Amino acid sequence: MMSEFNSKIRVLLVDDNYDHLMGVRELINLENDIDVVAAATNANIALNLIKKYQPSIVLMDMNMPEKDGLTAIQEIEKMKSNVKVIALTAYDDSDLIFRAMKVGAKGYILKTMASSQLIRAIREVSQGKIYLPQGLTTGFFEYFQQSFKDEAKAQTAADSLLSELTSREEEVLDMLTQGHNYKDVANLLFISETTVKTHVNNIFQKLQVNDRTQAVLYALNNGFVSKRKQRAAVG
Amino acid sequence: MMSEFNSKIRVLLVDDNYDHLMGVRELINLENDIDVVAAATNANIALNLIKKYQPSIVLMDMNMPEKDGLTAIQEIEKMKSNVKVIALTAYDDSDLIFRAMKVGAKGYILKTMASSQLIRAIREVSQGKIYLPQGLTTGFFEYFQQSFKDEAKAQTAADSLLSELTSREEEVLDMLTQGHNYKDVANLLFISETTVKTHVNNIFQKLQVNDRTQAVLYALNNGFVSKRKQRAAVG
DNA sequence: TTTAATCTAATCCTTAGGGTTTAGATTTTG
DNA sequence: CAAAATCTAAACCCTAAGGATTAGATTAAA
Repeated sequence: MMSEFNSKIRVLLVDDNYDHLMGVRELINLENDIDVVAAATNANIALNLIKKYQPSIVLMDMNMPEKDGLTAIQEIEKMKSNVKVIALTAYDDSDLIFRAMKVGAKGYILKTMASSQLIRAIREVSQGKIYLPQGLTTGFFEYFQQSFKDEAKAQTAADSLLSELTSREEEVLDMLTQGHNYKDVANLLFISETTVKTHVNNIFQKLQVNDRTQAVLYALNNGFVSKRKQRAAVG
Repeated sequence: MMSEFNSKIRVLLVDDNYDHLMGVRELINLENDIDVVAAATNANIALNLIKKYQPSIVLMDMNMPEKDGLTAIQEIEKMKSNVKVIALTAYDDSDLIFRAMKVGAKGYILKTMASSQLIRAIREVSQGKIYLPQGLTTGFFEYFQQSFKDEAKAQTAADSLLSELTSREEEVLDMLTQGHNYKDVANLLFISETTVKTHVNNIFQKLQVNDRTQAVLYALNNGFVSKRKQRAAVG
């Protein structure tokens, strides 16, 4: 797979199960382009070993007592080494996969999968690719898309109220969502403060809220910001 | 691939380029398990054809004048048919891929890819899977992870100020981010209104803001909400 | 061309919100 | 145990914010 003259892929294993740790070690060492340079049975040790051995790949078990894999990945990402983490679990949990990828995992595989999958994942990830087995990819995307559906729904439903605002009222609300008080808004829009108040009161009526904070919250929770950013992106 | 006795995969093509439309049509019709049941050169026509022909797959060009592919996908998803959309573009744009998947595309391929990829995508997506070619998957995830990095950064940076809040102050701020006024907060926390004011003033000092709205905005923009939800999820 | 909507603004009023100080009771921490 | 932090709450002040009405000027729609 890789010339002997090139450096081998350096792997660090993290798993609280010692037997599994040793099993994977044996398995990987069968490959002549991959080396297991260290192993840890908990996340804190792993963090230190990463500094010491500078592996290119970390195989991280997600299900561990004390510090869980997810937190560990986050901390690894923070330490700005260019080590790439592949997450490992026993079961297929879309939410966990989603969160692992979110915090920066470069791959995700199940312990139940064939060892060839693991080896392949290590090789691909070490080349800078992302590796997710077919089945997990689908699970991930279902979760991914679901997490945006609520957002989209909120926007559509809320349009009924936000769409009642006039363009001037939108401008005023926009200012409010930036934390400006009435005097500021008046100055920024070159109108009097009483006019601002009139607009704001109309906004309250239309959005069915009682105060500035509620209006801002309504705007933020119902896609008003994205609307604004959309305009900004266009212009 | 599929028994003749089963119904064929019904595909609708959408592309403003007529030549490309016909090319793909010929290509797909070579497969005996897939049928092109209709074709449209713009998104609006496509929406009507979906209702009429009820395809199982839509091949949607992203780059079209008038109504673009992204908007079209959103509208298709809204109409609650169980048609699955595969997005098509000429170039590899991670942002576009991300947004297409976000609004519900079940697959994404480039026009420059081998036809076998397209056929494979159609078959897999029609089976309920998500199909992204290897290279695009990596691009997607890079974009995906990047989009969360800013969020994470904001949280860490802001922790310096939010972390100065006492637990009671956090509770009060929490109430404020739900749109409650001081009287409400007092009732909800079983303390006097003046106590609430004291807490709020301390919050203002610590967050370096001037009013309630700004405090709420600060909280929302700096990961305070997720912190709250985190606790809720644990308990 | 009227009618309706929008943007502007004033006046008047009331209260909620914001600022400061002081202080007792409780809890945490060195 | 003593010191520090936290939670509680009062009294005081003052202005910004919220509510209502009225109305002129401009603009869009019937």
